[in-house]
Amino acid sequence: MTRKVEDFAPIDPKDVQIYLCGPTVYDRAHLGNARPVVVFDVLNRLLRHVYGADHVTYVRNFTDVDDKINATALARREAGASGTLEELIAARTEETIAWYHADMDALGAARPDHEPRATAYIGAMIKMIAGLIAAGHAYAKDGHVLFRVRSYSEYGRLSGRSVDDMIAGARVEVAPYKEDPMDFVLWKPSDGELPGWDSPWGRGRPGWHIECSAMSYELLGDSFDIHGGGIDLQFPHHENEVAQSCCAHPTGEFARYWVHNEMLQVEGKKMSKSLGNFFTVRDLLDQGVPGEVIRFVFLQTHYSKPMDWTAEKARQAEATLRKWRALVAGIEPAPSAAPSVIAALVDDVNTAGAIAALHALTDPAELKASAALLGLLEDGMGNWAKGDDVDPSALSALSARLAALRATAMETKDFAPVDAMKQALLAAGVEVRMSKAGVELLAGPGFDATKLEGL
RNA sequence: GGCGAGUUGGCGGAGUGGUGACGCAGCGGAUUGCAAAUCCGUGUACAGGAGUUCGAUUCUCCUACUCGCCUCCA
Repeated sequence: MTRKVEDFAPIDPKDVQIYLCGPTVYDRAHLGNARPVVVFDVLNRLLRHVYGADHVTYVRNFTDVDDKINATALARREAGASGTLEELIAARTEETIAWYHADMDALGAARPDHEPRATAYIGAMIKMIAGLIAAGHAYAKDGHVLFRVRSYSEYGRLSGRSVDDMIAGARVEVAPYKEDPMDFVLWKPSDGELPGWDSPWGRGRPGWHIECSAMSYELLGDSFDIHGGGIDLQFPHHENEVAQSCCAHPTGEFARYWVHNEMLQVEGKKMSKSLGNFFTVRDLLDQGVPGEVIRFVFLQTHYSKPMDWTAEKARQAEATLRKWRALVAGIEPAPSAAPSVIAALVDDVNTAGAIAALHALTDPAELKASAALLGLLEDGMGNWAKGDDVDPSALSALSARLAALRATAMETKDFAPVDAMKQALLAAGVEVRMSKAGVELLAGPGFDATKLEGL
């Protein structure tokens, strides 16, 4: 809350509680959506390392009340899909959640302990809103309920703004039902075409901000340790959460520490559909970029700095991971991570510093144990680096032939046949190593088995 | 207009008030039939200006530039 890096001290070391704002489940997660997930995954691993695996509670919500979901469902119905609107919405959210899980799993991000859905907490939200009205922090008007921003003197503290400055910016929505232009919606009416729930203010649906306040309260209580998300959520989303929660539960502190990650760029530019550089995690995975590589690229940049996704970084990350994977293959991890790596992570989750420390390690067992804190070099994620779609006998047969050719060439001094075969192997993405000891063939990054046919 | 983040060698990036990490690429050498891989060696980088200091890339201020938020957005 101080907008500075602070030493972390949990409320209860036996139960450290962290909450990450999860996705609105209307479509595939884009690359930027994955950044806070990876950041929190490392934070989660670190906290479990420090406080014990059973002493951390990680909550990440699914926002499944949203007009974009409604719009998708409506579009599907108009396209002839059968079922009620509610069923179509449910189908869309279920589908998106399954995608999300698959994509984040591919990045090696452990699932949170709780993944609450907004639709399951409508009652809690209504209760909270009613409490805010009773306390004078909110008011109902024309089927809407609005939070009275001027009733919370601390408003703007989290994001470093003042209400008056923001009014001066004059970009806030003016609506007849608002007492003050800064007031924001807690509840809004739904017409027959939109999902809605009965409430004391009529049939409607919650505003976006209230869900995290209600769910974190139900699952973690009125005070918890760390809350996070993208920096773009800092205002207004998180500022509003703070206001709601602190006014609804005056004895609590809501979140005591905040972790906001900076935005993601692609090749130096903001990722946007209009620039044509917009892509999802699944797009990258489908292109053959391993999840572990994506993760490594993310962790090379500190979470508080803008991160630039480039093809060159992905290439370098892949090369580094291949090297390390070869180093730790078949090695049992050391009992604990290297102190240098832990020290980096403990310093404001300095993942880039941790990777730097990883480069300095010489003991493979220690490298493996240390990388695990970052979710790297883990056994379940390494299949991409093995080239396991290669038939080893095919390569060994080829290497025997190449060795024979070479032996002949040594005699005749005519190396043309050897070079021809070598070129063909290189073209197929095979790494060719010839030394006095013999010939060794390895499937390289761009290995293509079909090109081996005819050799 | 308001608020904020950033600017380190060809690229990525760590870190520090005082002997200039590390990775990739490059270059030189060893090795090799040639390569690859490997090994050895190699680079007077800290946006600009002013200030504090014995000394600043590291602290303070100013300027420039880049980026983001203020509206759905991670």
